[in-house]
Order: sequence, then structure tokens, then C-alpha cells
Amino acid sequence: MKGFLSFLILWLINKKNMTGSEITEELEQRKGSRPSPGTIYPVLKDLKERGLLSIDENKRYSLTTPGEKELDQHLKSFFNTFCDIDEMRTQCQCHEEQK
Amino acid sequence: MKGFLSFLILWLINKKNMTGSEITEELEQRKGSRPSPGTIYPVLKDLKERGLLSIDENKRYSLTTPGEKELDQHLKSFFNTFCDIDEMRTQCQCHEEQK
DNA sequence: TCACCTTTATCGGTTATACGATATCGGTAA
DNA sequence: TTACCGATATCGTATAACCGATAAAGGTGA
Repeated sequence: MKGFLSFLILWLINKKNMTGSEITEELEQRKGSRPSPGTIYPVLKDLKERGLLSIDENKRYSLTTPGEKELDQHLKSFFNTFCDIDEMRTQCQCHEEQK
Repeated sequence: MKGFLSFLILWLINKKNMTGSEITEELEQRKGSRPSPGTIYPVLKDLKERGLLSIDENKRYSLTTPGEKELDQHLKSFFNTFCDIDEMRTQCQCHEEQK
């Protein structure tokens, strides 16, 4: 299951070009806790060095063509791995109502 | 994003009590590659030691009550983190058709 | 009995993910 | 100019997730 953070970051940048701090904020929204700079900047550096991200003069990241392909692969394997995601959601919502 | 493998294993066992080899097979189906024993048995051991799993005389694992609660928590944070999962699926299927 | 096979389990080592501390860099206000 | 501040980046360290090799345990068939 390694590579999920990279996958999520690729997905976020795919939706909208973002800077490091914007990505940090978005992850905080989703996960409930703010990732430390020591988490996200090394990932961004790695993705950039692998040619999946490019960065403009305002430090705003965007996907390269290989980055888009990588994201597609991740999406496919994600939905293979969580092939019963609707069932998961049902159970989650069901237990939500019990509170 | 750490803890996703444990989460997935809890989910599988929640659906159906399973042995280690059955879990290995299921993960192979989903992920496309067979996890090595050095991956899954340490996880099962850890989950058992944390009181989330119990094991019967046939080496078949099942969720304990704390295990069910842990799974619920994981499900909630999973759908928070991937709050735009329908959008992800749309994009994935869209690129699927292009082939 | 004993040879074999599958399953279960452990071991050492690698990489991704994560933190907090610290450093650098650029812009802005004093 | 200088002081500060948020954003960016690096560092050391820890843990989860992985692998392949190996070992032990249990069952089955010769």
C-alpha cells in the first residue's frame, strides 16, 4: 500500500495546480491533521525528480504528461484494490446513523 | 497514509473470516501481485497483539469488538480523505474508454 | 516411517510515510 | 536597511509496508 500519499498528491494537483502550502491545507482538511513540512516537501521533490510534476515560477505544481499517466495507473489499481468501495460506504454510513 | 494495509485486512476479515493464505489470495486478486508472507503475517501478528483480531483453532481470523470499532474509524477517515471518490471513478472510467 | 508440500512464521534489509527541529528564502513592514 | 514572517526545504529519526530467504509446523501420500 506504499505510494498512497504520492497518489493523493498527484490527484490533488490534477484537479488544480497547487503550491506546497495549498496542498498542506487541503490534506489538513481531508485527514483532520496538518502534515508537517517534513512529510510533504520530500514527496514533492521526489515526484518532481521523477518527472511527474513541473513547477512554475510561483512554486505552483502541475502534472506533466508522465504524471498524468502515472495518476491513471494509480486510479486503476486503487479501484481494483477497493473494488467493493460501495459496500464500504454503505457500512460506513450505516454505522454513522447508529450514533 | 500509513496503516492502509491493516485497514484493508480488517475490512476483508470483516466481510468473511479468513486464514492467512486466504487473505494472501484475496490481496493477490485485488492488487495484481501476491504479497509475500513477510508482508502479511507480521501485520496479522500485530493486529492480533493489539487485540483487534482473534484466531480460532483452524488459524482463521475474525474481528474482535475493538477490531470492529477500529475498522469503523478507518472507514470514516478513508471517506474523508477520498471525499471526491466519485470524481476519481469518473476520471478513471473516462480514461478506460479511451483505450 | 519418511519424504514432500502447503501454510504459517520469522529474519534482515529496503523504501515510503511521518514527525519535529531547524535552516533558507522572499516579501513586507517598521 | 533591518526585522520579521510565512513558505519552502532539509535533517535525523521512527514506524509501516514491502521483499526474499529461511525455518518450523502440520498434513498427505508413498
